[in-house]
Amino acid sequence: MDSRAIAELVLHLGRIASGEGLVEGLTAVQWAVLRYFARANRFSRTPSAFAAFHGTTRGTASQTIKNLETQGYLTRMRSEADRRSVRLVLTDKATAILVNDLFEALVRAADALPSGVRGHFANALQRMLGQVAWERGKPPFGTCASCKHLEGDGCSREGQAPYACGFAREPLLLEELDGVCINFVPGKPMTVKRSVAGAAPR
Amino acid sequence: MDSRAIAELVLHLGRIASGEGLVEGLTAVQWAVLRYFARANRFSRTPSAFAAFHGTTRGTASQTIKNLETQGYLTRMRSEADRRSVRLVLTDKATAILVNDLFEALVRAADALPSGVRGHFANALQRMLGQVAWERGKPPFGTCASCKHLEGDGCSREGQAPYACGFAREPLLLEELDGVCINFVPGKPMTVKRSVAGAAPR
DNA sequence: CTGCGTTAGTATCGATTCGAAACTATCCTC
DNA sequence: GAGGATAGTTTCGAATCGATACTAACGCAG
Repeated sequence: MDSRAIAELVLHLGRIASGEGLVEGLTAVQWAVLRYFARANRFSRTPSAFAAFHGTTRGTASQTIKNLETQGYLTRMRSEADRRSVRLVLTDKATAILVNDLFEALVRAADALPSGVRGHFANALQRMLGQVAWERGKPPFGTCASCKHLEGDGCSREGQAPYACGFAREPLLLEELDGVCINFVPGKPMTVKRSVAGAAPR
Repeated sequence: MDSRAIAELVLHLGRIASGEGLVEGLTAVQWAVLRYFARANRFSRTPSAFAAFHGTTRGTASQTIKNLETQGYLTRMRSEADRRSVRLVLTDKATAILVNDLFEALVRAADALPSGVRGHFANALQRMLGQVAWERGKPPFGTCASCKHLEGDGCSREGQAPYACGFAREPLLLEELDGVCINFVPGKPMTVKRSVAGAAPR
């Protein structure tokens, strides 16, 4: 199978699937914002992190977020540790429309894949994402499960959390492990080969 | 693996990979137009077909195409069979920048996949695309290789082409089998022998 | 404590894209 | 030939885009 055809397929599928926006009067980008802040862990719920995730500029991200804020989908809280920074949290209104769910077509399509294929498929996607992001000098945005910064063995000893993040130097709650993180660095199970030159971050 | 995580991965990869636009002063959408007309077969090189492919409206497609035309990347020819219709052809200027190539990062990423995985990966993508497109009532856009309309066994008898399209009721040249088509209907699994290596127009 | 470079976020600019709707021209069917 | 469907264009307002300039807060060196 032609690699170029695969690349075209990825772009095409992503484009067709993200063109759902219409429901609830939100655009595709606005849906992406809501999904991001629903999935991002506490280190990553900032405008800058979303800009990096979405592959856009901080300025554009700021506009879209402000728009959603005035529509009552997001609330902002200044960070206490760093008073330049801002934390964004979904409102009940946002979580309500997220559960009745959007982009369901793509989820159903993924669900319809044979169960034996799904794992390999996700691995291939994550791998391609890692390589593309690396070539552009952008963070690949993964979860703790395969992150190099994850520390701990899952056994909770006294006075110590079962897991911790070696980058943020903070303990991690169990339910935080599934959140998407801007500090993700591909670690253990995946060995991404990066053999190509020409990585020019814009 | 969570189906939702797969869906997010697909969107994320597509977005990050298509954000390359800048080179040559073209936007991501404009690159998509050029790639489309380079890959589309002769039944599909129209504004309407591109609009369907890209998941947008005919109006928007018309604007983008007109823009590229004035920049000298496309030339238009009225169809002789249907005088409402318009055929778009890449200029030498367009093919020149397509060979020095863009979105190469994604192609390289696909190329870096283990060869045993590539086929299954492409199959899963095509499958998801088929399902998503079907749910939205949009054409899935595939190639003859797995299209239900493909007729013929590949053996060229005298006075008859080896393959033909049952939908367009026209014979097909061998090098046309790899073109993307708006009339694609998913049929048999991909089992067409292909010996036309290296004939890619790009 | 004072500079000073860096980072987070916002504001503004023009260009592009978007969906929707109205419109012309052509085709097709009855 | 009439009526309806299709191909394509045009126009409108809204949203996004990248780029740039800007404010405010951080953090480090001295």
